[in-house]
Amino acid sequence: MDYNAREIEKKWQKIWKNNNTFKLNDKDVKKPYYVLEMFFYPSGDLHMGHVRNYTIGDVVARYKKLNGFDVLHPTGADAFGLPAENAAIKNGIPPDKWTKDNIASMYEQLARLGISYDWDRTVETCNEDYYKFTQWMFLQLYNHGLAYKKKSHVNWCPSCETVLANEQVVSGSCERCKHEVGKKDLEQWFFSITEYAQQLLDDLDELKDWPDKVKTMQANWIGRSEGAEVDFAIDGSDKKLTVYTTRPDTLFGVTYAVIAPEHPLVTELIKDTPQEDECLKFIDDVQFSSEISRTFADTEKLGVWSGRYLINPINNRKIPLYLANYVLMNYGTGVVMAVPAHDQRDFEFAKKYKLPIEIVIQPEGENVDSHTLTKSFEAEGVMCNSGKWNGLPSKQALEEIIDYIEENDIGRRSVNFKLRDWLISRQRYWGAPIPIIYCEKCGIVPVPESDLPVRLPLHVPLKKKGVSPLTDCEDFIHATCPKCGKIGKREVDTMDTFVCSSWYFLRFCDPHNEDLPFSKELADKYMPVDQYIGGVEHAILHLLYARFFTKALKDFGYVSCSEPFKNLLTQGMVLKDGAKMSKSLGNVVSPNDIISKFGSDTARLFVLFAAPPEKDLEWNDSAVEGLYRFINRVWRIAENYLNGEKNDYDTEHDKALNYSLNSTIKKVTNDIERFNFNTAISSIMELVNEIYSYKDKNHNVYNKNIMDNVLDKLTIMLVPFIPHVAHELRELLSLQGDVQWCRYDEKALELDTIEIVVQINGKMKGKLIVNSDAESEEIKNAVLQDEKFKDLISTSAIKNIIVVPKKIVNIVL
RNA sequence: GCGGUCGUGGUGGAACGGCAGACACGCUAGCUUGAGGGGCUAGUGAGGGAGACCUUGUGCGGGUUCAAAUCCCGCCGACCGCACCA
Repeated sequence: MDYNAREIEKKWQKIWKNNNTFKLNDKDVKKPYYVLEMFFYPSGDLHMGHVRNYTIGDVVARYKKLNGFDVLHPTGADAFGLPAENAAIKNGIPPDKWTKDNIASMYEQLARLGISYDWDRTVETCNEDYYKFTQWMFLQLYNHGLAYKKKSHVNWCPSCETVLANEQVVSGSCERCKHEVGKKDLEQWFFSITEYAQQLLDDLDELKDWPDKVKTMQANWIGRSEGAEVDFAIDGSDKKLTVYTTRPDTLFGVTYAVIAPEHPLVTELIKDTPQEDECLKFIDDVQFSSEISRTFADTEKLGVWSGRYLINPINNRKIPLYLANYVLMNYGTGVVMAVPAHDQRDFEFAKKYKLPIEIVIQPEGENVDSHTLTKSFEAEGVMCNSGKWNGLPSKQALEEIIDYIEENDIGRRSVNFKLRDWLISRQRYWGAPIPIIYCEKCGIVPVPESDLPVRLPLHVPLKKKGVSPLTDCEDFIHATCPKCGKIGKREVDTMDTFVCSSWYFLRFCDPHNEDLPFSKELADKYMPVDQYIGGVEHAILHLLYARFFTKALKDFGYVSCSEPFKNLLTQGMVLKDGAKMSKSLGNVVSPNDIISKFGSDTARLFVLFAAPPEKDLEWNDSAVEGLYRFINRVWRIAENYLNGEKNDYDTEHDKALNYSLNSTIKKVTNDIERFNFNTAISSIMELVNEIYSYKDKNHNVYNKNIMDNVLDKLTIMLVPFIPHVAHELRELLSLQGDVQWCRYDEKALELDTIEIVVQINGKMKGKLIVNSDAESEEIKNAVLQDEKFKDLISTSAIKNIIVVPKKIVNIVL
């Protein structure tokens, strides 16, 4: 008979719920440990990725609790966002209802998995008592000058009918719906994340236990570069254009300049030149071609002469100014000095439009000719054609030239970042309203904190038309100006849901606070999160935004930590047939089906055992069954023992079993600490196998002293992985219910003799049993005198013998 | 192009520089059972041998070392991220 997973799991889940087993009372907390899995989007159904994420977190939470920590382990829902709105449009269910029903269902599924959450701390971002403080966050940023409204050229997803942040555009497509993203000129709200660019970059060094991959991705995204700005006078005008370059050492090699077609000065520059018509047509063409495809590296470089010249300030040379599609307006100054000899893009452009190529850096010990050049030379070298810097290493010249342009006031040292400010307004309904009122007299007026929340009205028609549905909501729009009392209009856009998720980990510290998003005292008690766990897909988006919020809140004085997540574990995906489970591929395995069939302990054990947490995991139906059989195998140990014959004679088998037990405890403890759950579980399996062979060898007679201890420790070790059955077994065996993690007995691990490996020329030739405290000389003699090895070695031929006590002997012939 | 991760049986995966393939799935044979499932026993990298054993083996090629899957260099391949960032 199989063990009754369904009944046991129900029973223990009820006990945990009724006893508030995982509730954390702030005042009792002495040794806090905060473990957090990324909260879920309430799509309605838990998928295997959730099961994996939350099971990993639960192992950590339960293990830390067993080790005496006061574990903060909360859950909640990232509940605003488009799917609710789309479902409403499609099925006529209000977003509010759709979301709340789904949240209830997902909480139920999580409880069914046996995750040890503190259910008194759940947080849902779509609730008034939460988004009130999301709006509060907006006001803090606004009051500190970090939130502003600006007209700009923004990403627009025509399918979602809203603007997107740069981070939400992946390879030119919408991160959510994969639709190609276009551009629009709109007045939008931004958060000044760029103010923190340097700090966000520098502090990555503090995050010792973050995966390098994530840190590198963030560093690349922030994209710091060092160089100089150089002012080029416009020929025949008293105006100038400033370029940004990381290669001031190539300044003498500038043979033309390029400006982005959307640069604000372009219209003025081309006006009344013979090129005006041609330029206007070019600008038109460029804007017609999709702005995103224009920025692909392999797009052909196109340009047209502007009819103007610039003056290179270093040598007063007159160079033509081109408009070109490969210049980005939103990086640097939108104007680039072109050095075809030393930049591949400029090289291609120069070849195409027959512009001069001038070499100013020679590779060490070579003399390259610009006419025979087939591609640009971008490495360091020796300066030439560069006035007084000729002959210097280019690296040194770079510094000296910056000094020179600063001294002569023709430029300055400069740092640039790829990171852009975070566009946070969305033209959608289901989100936190931006707490701003527009007054004809006072202009932009923030809603006073005391008037929060700005409530999201519940019954709003949700037709898509490219503007926020709130635009037509008369009750919502009308507001009195908090400053002058006249009639004003509310901002109708809502906030990006990533704003909501940028501070939720702080709310968990103090979820019922009505006056503040959280008290400083409680935030400082729990923050930073000791262990954060989630998918790598948030490497840039959520994890960067959350870091920004934490730093800003620290500067405002609301928290003491400057980083939100001390350790980060990015778990791999769950695959089936080599591909990510997805509805469109039809390879989805439903957690509910697996739990109904085998129970959640089996589901948990599988996702932990099948692969190390950070790697992708391939779903395997028969492996799942195998783990179900394993749990049954453990179950039968208890049954056999209860029905078996017991005595208290010590046999050699008892000693061996005790040794296995203690080495297993040691290994499992180390493995859990390092998140090697798969190997922790295999060691437990080995112990279970040992128990079976002990039973056979001891002819079904159990030494009570040994076995009671073995079963006590075995069931404790199982608690983090398969908590329901572990607790049930403890009850069955009349073991204590309130448990602590087990320690191993160092003495039990001490052996009289040990096996050492004997190698000849590094190849394993056999083994030898020696006293465990044997020293090198003793071991060496033992090997040389052993019959087995005598034949293989002629003593005279021995060149060297390496002895590593307790491990290995290598005889070099 | 740049950056990162990684290449080990039929499969998932183990191996502080020290016995390669732990543990598991699958498969093969046998026992148990009315059958199926389950349970139990043995085997399972490749090649050779009746056999204890021998040879070989961690993508490929070099190197360091008494000793390399592990460290270093060069290729090849896979996956992920960024991508005209001047």
